[in-house]
Amino acid sequence: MSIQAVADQAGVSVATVSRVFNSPAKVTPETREHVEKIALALGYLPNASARTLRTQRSRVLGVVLPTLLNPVFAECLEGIARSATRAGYSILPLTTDYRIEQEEQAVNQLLAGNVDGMILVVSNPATSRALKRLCVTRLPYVLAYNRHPDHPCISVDSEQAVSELVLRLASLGHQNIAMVSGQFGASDRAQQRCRGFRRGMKTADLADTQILEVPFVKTAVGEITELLSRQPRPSALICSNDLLAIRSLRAAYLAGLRVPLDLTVVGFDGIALGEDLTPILSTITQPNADIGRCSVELLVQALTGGSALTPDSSVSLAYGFRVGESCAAPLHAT
Amino acid sequence: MSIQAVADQAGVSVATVSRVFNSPAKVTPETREHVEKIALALGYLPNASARTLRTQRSRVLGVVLPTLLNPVFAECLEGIARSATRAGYSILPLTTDYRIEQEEQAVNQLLAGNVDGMILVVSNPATSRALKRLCVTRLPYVLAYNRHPDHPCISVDSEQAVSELVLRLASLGHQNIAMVSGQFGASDRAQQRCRGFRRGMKTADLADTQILEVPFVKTAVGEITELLSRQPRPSALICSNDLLAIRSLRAAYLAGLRVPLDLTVVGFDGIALGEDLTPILSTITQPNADIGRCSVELLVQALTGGSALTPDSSVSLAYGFRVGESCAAPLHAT
DNA sequence: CTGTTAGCGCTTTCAA
DNA sequence: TTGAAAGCGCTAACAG
Repeated sequence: MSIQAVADQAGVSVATVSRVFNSPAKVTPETREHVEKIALALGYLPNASARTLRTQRSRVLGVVLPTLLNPVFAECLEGIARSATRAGYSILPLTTDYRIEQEEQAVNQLLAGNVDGMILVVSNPATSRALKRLCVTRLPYVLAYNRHPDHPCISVDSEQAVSELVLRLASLGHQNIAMVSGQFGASDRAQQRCRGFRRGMKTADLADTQILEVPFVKTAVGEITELLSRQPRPSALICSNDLLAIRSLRAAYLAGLRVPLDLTVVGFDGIALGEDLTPILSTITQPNADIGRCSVELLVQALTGGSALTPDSSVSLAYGFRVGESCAAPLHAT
Repeated sequence: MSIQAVADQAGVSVATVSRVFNSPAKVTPETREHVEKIALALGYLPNASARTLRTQRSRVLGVVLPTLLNPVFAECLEGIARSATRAGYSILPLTTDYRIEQEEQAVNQLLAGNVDGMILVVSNPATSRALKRLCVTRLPYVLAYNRHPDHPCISVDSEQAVSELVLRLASLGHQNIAMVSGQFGASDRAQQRCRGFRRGMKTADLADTQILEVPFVKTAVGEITELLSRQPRPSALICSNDLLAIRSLRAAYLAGLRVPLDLTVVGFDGIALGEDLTPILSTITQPNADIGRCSVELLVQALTGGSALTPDSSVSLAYGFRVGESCAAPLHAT
């Protein structure tokens, strides 16, 4: 079903059919209606590849994410998809499994796929080769969750958030707080959250010996259980994401600890599922769908307005704290 | 960066450059290496739209899913993405939020986007207008999770699985078993699982008055809690998906019931996260990533082999039962 | 083995 | 307001 067929059938030129779809105002109402009727009857849909080739814009946004298995990114992608659709764009998502080689491959694939712009969550903006590659192409892009002064980023201030959390826990009476972190190499967020942890501990005048670094993909319940068996054992666990927090809940159970009575567990991300858990997961919440939405809006704005995207375009969104039920004062403090 | 530029730079024709990328064997090794070097230096990537327009195949697979917020579909999509990449295909996923109008819109968008084939999870194959629309185009497609004799489907036998589960619970001593189901209108899976429930109850010679139908998106904890307050209250809850099961766990807690001591809760789907919960979620497991993988393989096979996809191509994958920790004999039976 | 060339479906000047 | 025609980047005959 091509534009030619519609034109023939309607007894007009292809140019007219094209106008009916792209600038209806330039066509007399009668012709327009006539063509529209024929097109509908024929089930005509303009061929996206041809249009892209001709106009040099695809109305497709590339998205690069670590994984969809972490609900944070699934929530974000939903936000992206929703607002992209609203703005008349499609999305082409690729996952990297937190692997750096895959980042580069994904960027290449999107580049070849003629995307108009990209939204990406990279391991580390400072070192990402994929990002470097992308920059030289001058294609508009936005980083989500990442934070770096040289790039346009949509994120929350993780460091500050965790730092505040430490103070909050300290003021509840917690002294021995440990951090369960995702691998630093695979995530600048993990790094920032750890920095926030250290800063908070210093401010609260507590020792911060315990940081447990565990892989993102494997379950790590064993390591966490081990951490909880150390003496003196932590009375609170700050986890660098909600998935790790959920596993920490499990580890606490295996170690025979009651949450939050014997152990406080706090996550980071605010995934929706956390609210349905028992105990409701206490966590630092990020507006995941909004991070997606905001990324799209910024990108689309740059795409249509022609304004280049610079580090100044970065947006720091508000984080929050969900009190939940996995956080309380330590027993000895009561 | 076009093929022309590479050709000029390398001192060959565009045809030769094209051959280097598409059928390297037809080019002398020296020329090939020469061209490859130039292409690399120039950062040349073949333009996908042009290639698609010319060859009439995009190497893109459309995917239509209800939502990514349910980990089942996220897991499936990961499986799809992984095997699509392996087979040299990209994917273009669209979500419908369980809404029928959106299904049709998604199919149209994918059709216009020149996808080579589609994988979809529709609300109900028997009534889906989107599916009807798709069929007339003769584009290869596979349904995932759906089950219907007139279409190629990759799924597990939900009905049988739930029926067996009922017998299993009955043999543990459960007599008052209730079902918490997603909306029938939005999911043929929910319907099948309910049928399995009824069949199992009949076989076990139990009364099956209680089926609670709740929306997929809202949390529904309130309704479930209410169900648990009825007298006589169920001693076991079979939920038509894991998300509902998690909410049922919460409802049990709110109703002051211990799981599995006072109440057995069993889900359906086998999402990975269920294994990290406390109690570990008892559930009927589906091989979600495999469902995705298998869908891609079937589609790609049809795409390359040219063999049409018929209902006979349908695959019924094996389900399993994860014992978990939310399932036990009822108190009175011990 | 390599080059020339037509044309995929569409948009967009330019003329009428 | 409408039509004719060029050309986006690529592949695949076909010719040499």
